[in-house]
Amino acid sequence: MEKVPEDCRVEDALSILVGKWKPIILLHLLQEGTKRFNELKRSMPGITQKMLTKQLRELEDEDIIKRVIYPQVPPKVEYSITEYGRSLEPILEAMHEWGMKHTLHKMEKKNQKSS
Amino acid sequence: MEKVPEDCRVEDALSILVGKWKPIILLHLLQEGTKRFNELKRSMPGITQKMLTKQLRELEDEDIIKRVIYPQVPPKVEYSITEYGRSLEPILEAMHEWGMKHTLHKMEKKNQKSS
DNA sequence: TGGTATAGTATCAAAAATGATACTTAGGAG
DNA sequence: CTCCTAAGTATCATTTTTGATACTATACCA
Repeated sequence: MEKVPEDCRVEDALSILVGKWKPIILLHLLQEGTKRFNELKRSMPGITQKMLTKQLRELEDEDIIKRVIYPQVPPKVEYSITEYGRSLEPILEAMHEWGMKHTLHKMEKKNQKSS
Repeated sequence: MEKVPEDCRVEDALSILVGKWKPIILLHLLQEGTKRFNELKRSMPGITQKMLTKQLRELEDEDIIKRVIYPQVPPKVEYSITEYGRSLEPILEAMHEWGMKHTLHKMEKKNQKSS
C-alpha cells in the first residue's frame, strides 16, 4: 500500500471504459467473439450509426478491438476483441459483480425508508 | 459465462467511478482514512470548490463516503469512506494495475513505430 | 433504370460535464 | 468595525458528449 494517488493509473483504464456504449460493446464482443457492424448495431437498440462508429474507432485506437475490412460490395467489416482488450475482462467482471451487490444495497436502502 | 450484456450491471459501478475527480478522491480517502474538505482540496490541485463539493455529494448520495459536520465556526467537515465504499477497492485496484500495464503497452507501440 | 444492402460521413442540435468567479455565514482576533 | 477562516452556494460560460438526420459509394438483382 505505498501507492500514492499521484501515480494513479486508474484513469487510464477508466477512460477506455467510459462512454455510454463501450462496456456493452465490449461485453458483446467478449461473449460472441466476432461481430459485424450491423450485428452490433442491432444488438444495441437505441445506438446511432455515428455513435457506434465513434466508440468502435476509439476502442480500436486503444488497441482494444480489431477491425477487419473485407473488400466487398456491400461492405463487410468485422470487429473482435484483441488479446490486449481481453485483459480488461477482470475489470468488467469486477464491476459487474459489484453492480449486482449495489442493486441489493439500493433495495435495502429503500426498505429502510419505508420502516 | 451465461451472463448476457442485457443484464449487465457494469454501468452501475462505472457511473459511480466516472467523473474527472472521483477516483482520486476515493484513493485519497482510502489511503488517509479521514480528511477535511480543504485538505482534500489542497491535495487535488486544479479542482474548484464547486467541483469538489459536487463530486463529494454524489459519492455521499451513493453511500460511498460519509460526511460528518462539526457544528463550529469556522465550519469543520470530515469525509471518509464507508464500509460499503470500501467494497469498490478491488475495482480501483484492478484498474490501477491495468493502467500500469497499459503504460507499458503504449510505450511498446511507440517503439514499434520508430523501427 | 431503379431499388437494395452495408458501413460508413457530414452537419447541426441538444444535453451533460466541467470550470471561473463572486458571494455567504458567523464567530474570533486585532 | 474589519478582516480572517472553512465550507460551502449561485451564476454564468465553456467544453465535451451524445443524438437526429440526411447523405455517400458501389456491386448486384429485377
